[in-house]
Amino acid sequence: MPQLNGGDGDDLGANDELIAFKDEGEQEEKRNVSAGRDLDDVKSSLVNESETNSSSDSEADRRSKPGPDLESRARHSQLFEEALRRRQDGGLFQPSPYVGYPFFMIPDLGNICNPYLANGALTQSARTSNNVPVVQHPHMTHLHPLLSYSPEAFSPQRASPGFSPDAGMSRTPHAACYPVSPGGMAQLTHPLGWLQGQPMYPIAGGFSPAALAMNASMSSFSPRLVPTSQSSIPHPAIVSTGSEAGSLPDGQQEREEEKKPHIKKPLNAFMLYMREERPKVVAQCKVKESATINQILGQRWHSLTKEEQAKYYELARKERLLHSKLYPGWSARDNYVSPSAPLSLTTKPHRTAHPLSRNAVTPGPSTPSSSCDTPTSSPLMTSSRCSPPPPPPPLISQPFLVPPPTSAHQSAASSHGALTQPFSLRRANQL
DNA sequence: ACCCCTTTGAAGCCC
DNA sequence: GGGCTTCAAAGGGGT
Repeated sequence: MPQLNGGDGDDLGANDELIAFKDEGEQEEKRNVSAGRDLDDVKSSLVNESETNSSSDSEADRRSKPGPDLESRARHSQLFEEALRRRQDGGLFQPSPYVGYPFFMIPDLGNICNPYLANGALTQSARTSNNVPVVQHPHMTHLHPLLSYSPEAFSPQRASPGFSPDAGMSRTPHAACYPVSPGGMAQLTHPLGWLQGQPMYPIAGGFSPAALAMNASMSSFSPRLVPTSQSSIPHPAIVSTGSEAGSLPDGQQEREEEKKPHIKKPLNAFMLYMREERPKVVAQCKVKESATINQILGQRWHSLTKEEQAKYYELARKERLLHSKLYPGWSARDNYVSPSAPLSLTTKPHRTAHPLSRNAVTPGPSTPSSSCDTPTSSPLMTSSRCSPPPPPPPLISQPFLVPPPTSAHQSAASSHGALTQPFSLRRANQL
């Protein structure tokens, strides 16, 4: 299995970027030294109560310098989860596939596709804010690319029903998830049965270094890379909205655009964290509304230690690195639909929401107190930050929490103003 | 069926 | 370079 620090960096094959990341890590270290105390203070302020003193706990131990409150919270959280497991007797409680390190998020082998592609054809709930053809398996987790560096990650036993190991595909079919880039040349045989014999993702400029590196890193992978002159994307999972809906416009340009898959942005650290923690919050707080869950997660995010956050920042960093290698020409602008980018490459239709639409949010948190004020809530909930943050949390100076990888980060960070303020409050302030 | 909500972070654009 | 905007995930709720 890939390790956070160690061999996986070679797979990415970007020494320069890795070095840069290293430097950032060093900078982070420096910042952490100077700001560690502030962070602890902030975290302590985020904690409302903690009384329990129990035996040692692995989660608490894994925190670098957890204050008493954090320790108690960790214990509370774990105890609560334990209680949940016992109480629900495995019925309602479903062990989260996300529990543990994000690298290990393997909910389903059927998630054999590129995480950055979205496809409504595959996704039953591929509801994006647009009608862009998106390629994403419903249960796709975003970190599969990183996962796929491990040949042991997949086995025939774990294969989804539709998976046929005898179908002339690699035992590590996930490898085929990578090389995707619009306008590519090479294609892969999709590992899934329903894709047998069908070309898969084209690779820009032939075989991308990342793809080659990945292929080389997987002993059992026999990539059936068949160079082709086709520039289209015949993968059934990459469907054009217009053609699929039978409303293919006449414009050649539009037709060309429709052939381009919608490459999603790589997930940032918080998004990765959310994916991992969301099931836990749902289980603990009995909340279903994502808005409420996200509020809780946002608060929890700030209560994480810098080491814990750094873990996700590193993951996000690698995600971006991998993404950049898979799609060298891709730009976040491609997915933009903004007044400043009316001719964006994306086929994403205009959203009625315009920048100010978010400003229209009523100031002040929606106080989703129902999240954990439900009868099922437990006192332990508070330790798990199940209570959304009605009062704006103490302002945390983001730079010391996490290494700002780029100057853009700092810019963006500053643009957020009070970084830890709830969005509604930030918007209110902006207004 | 579609959009909103809500979070943080990354990246792009504008001045 | 600073400020602002958009998008990434998620899914219940509202229209």
